[in-house]
Amino acid sequence: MTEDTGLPASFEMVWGVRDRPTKGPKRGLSLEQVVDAGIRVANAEGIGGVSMSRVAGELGTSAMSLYRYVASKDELLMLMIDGAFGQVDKAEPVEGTWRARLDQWARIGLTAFRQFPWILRIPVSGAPMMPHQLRYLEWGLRTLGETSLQEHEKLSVALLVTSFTRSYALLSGDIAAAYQAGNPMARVANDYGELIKRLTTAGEYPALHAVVDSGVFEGEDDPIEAFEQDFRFGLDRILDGIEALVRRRE
Amino acid sequence: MTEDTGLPASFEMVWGVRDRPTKGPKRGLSLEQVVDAGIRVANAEGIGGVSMSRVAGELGTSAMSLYRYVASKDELLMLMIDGAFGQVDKAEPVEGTWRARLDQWARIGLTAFRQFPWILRIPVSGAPMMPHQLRYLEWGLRTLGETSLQEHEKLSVALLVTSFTRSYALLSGDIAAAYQAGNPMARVANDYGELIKRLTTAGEYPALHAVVDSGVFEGEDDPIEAFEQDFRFGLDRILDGIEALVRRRE
DNA sequence: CTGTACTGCGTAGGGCATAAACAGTAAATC
DNA sequence: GATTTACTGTTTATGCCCTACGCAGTACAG
Repeated sequence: MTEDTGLPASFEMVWGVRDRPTKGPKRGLSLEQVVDAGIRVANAEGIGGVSMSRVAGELGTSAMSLYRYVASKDELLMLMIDGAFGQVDKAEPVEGTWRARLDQWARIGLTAFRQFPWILRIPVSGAPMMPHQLRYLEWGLRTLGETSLQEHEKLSVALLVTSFTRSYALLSGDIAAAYQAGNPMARVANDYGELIKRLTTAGEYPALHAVVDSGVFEGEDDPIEAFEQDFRFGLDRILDGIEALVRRRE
Repeated sequence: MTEDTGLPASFEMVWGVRDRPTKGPKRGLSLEQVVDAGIRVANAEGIGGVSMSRVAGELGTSAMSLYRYVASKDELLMLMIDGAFGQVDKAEPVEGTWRARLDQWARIGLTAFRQFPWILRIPVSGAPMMPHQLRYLEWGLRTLGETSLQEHEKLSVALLVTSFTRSYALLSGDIAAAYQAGNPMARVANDYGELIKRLTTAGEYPALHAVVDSGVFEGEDDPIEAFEQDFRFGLDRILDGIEALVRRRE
């Protein structure tokens, strides 16, 4: 019997703390089944498709049954995030310089957010507190083990890199989704430069026009490809900045 | 009469393209009034409080009336974002090095997202396409005018910095909200280190334990203050990385 | 003066999360 | 073995939400 953690019951269940109640009828489902069903729905239909009754339908029960496993929909969403992380953090490589490993950490994060884009739609309500999420953080921190950064700096670096990854994954996911959905605004993205020049004047928006004139927006068949390059660019800048700090600390 | 932009009617209205229809009864409201009402509601009650009927109530009309000004709620949200940006981008300073100006651009962005935190809750559905948003981007691009970065690099830098700003603003807003709402998970944040040590072992999460043992999480009365420092730290790394690139391009 | 294109708005349909109440079940306790 | 107790799934109901549809009124074009 562990001391009180102050966490919701379902979270303690995931951690393995808290014994299953012994009285009453046996449960027809497990918490894991419920969470997995939620993940399945989110993967298939996006976070907007995740309703209690939809998830219950996936399991062949009624919406209210789920409330025997989870106190609220928000709680279910948190559990789904951790469940998704659990399907990611399998293989942690240990070779290479800290920079190569941190780079890989970021790229695997991007892959994960691409695989489970709905994660980015769920508001973060605090510091990570679930096993798989913490394992992912642990991995990130460990890449910095060989550096002489201070502990709080390591944490800040991990936050910086995940924030960056989240942002780009979110943007790329949003645009890809709008693109696929045939959203008129995404359709326009191909002629983005043209649109800008039609709506604005070089007098009011000179720097923007300079960018457009350079032809960046021309021939962008695949917006995803363009994002890949921007991700590379941004990550390289960030790693350069971190490297400068690491050097200074040596 | 401008050529077709492919944009929704309300967007063309904002750009000033598109003459108001001349037939039929006069409109009781203006698009701007509707958007402002939406912003007022979002400021007061968050994005969750923005329902069509709530916004209509703010204006003394019925929910369905709004659909004469806006084709869907999503469209209204987009217009609200631009309206909020319009209340921000007033004063663009021109002095200082590119680095000082880019730094200030980022910090003003942070302030803006703190002032209108609901913006971050609205999915981005494509590249910016509204006047005030573009003006903010223009400002960011202009800070790099004196550098010898290539045009596409300037764009990538602007994307990097805004992404960073968005991420931190989102995280800090989420946590502050959970904190104020008395969310148990945020309450726990004070004892975060303690909680980690209770749930995990140093064997499985060594790097994490090292961070906790360093005492980073102790005495954190104000989580917002901690975020301020992390923002400073991250922005400095990013600017260092950009500076390295600028030097290389000279 | 009629046609037409617009105006606001009432109604209704199909969602959603979840509170409350209820009947059934199995272990704990007497 | 009987009773108590704690848990189970489920039904019903409440109160939100967005928006499709249709209607009656209005002002300009011809």
